[in-house]
Amino acid sequence: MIDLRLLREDPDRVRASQRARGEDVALVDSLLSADERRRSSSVRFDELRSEQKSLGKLIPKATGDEKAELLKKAGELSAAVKAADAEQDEAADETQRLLRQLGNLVHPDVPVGGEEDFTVLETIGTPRDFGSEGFEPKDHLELGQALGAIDVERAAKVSGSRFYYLTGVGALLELALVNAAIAQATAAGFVPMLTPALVRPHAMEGTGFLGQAAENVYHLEKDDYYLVGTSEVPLAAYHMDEIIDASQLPLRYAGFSPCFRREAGTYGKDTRGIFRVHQFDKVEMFSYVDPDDSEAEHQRLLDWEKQWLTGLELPFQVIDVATGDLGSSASRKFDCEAWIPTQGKYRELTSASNCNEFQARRLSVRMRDGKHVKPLATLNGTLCAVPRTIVALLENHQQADGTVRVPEVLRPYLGGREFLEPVAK
RNA sequence: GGAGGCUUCGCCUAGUCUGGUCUAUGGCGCCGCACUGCUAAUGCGGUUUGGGGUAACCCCCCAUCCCGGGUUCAAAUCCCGGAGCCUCCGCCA
Repeated sequence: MIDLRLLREDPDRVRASQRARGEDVALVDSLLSADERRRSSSVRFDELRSEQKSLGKLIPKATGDEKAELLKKAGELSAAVKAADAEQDEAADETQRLLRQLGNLVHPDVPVGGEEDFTVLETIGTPRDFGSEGFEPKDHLELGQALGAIDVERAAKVSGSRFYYLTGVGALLELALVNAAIAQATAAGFVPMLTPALVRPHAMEGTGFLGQAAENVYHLEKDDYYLVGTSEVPLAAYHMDEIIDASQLPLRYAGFSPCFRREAGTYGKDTRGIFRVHQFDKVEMFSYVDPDDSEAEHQRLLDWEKQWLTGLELPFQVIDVATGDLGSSASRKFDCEAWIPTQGKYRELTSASNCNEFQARRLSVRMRDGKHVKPLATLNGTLCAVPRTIVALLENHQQADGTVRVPEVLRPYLGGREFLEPVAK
């Protein structure tokens, strides 16, 4: 959530941000009045409570008529305190409820608009010209099936659409990607983490996934657990309710976990193969930093993503995601989109978000800076979302003979093999 | 799944039976000051977090003894519900 003080001092800035996101602007005014109500009721409660306390000190010492008199007074006061307390609680709850509905303030440089209104910041590598190489590229599913790497038919039988088995060399490829990604992250100083995939409501809510994104989250009703859509959730909640000394920052974690997404509202979209699936594994980078350092850290996360994709020898572009596509927690988001030859376009492979203090406030993760305690900033960035990376690798590195070239960075993790070979049926 | 124990201001801990003197005890750690002509020892003071008052500091008020309700004039303390940790039993790896 955003800073209430900032909202009081500069409500127009918050309104502008809401407008850019395409969210309800009237919420800001409801919030301001709820906050005012909270402050005045809190003052009244404090006064009454103070009076009640001093009265409470006299009662045990008093006797007889004097005591009876005091008890009568205390009884009346008690009722007033209870009423004031209830009013204070109600106003505070209402303020919190409204405040949590508000998305993060958007960074001023973010392009305003919907999904299509992103800005391309940079293009790295060049898409291959299959025409001049004299063959038509096959899509990842056809390649994956020929390699004995992907089985979606049997997955559909067992689990339904948008599921897959990685088989044989496909399974090895995932393990190689994960190991290479963890190795890169560890070399960069990230602490590797295997995280829970089921979390309690508070962790999910605090990370900001129960807002507009709620329809894409799996919920286990019987036990009130949520399945995480990314290890960002358990990594953000890892330090919840903690105060971290400034000298400990930045804290960087590389989480590896399964990710679950309902993919509601995507019927008919990316239905072929494993580009958009209900369950996949992902290596995610997560940073806790001083808010003053968040923009620099955002750039660093992006640089690590670029390093990763460059190592995989994939052509890609970096985009500055538009306001309407940010998600409620991010103030700014950079996506790396890899070229997918059979689609003839760039598609999202990684995503780096700067949430600044938004998640930290909701989860109560703070830093101690000298005498002051303040919320810190959290950032997250994909290093390797496995299935999409496999899609990009297979399609971009395919050869005319049906083999797929393994980029050098992965070879140590694949027993040194340079090519993936089709298997006999 | 069943039974029991525990949770106190960074860590440990007293207090809970018997409600008010708890403005929560003591130790450790940490910070400051003093002293000893060095880092040590000792002494004194300070050391939760949040909200509010204040331009801000000092300071003052309110809340905060795992969380949420309840009883009461009054709750760390009594009652109910929940969470977490631990022990034992059962069950399944």
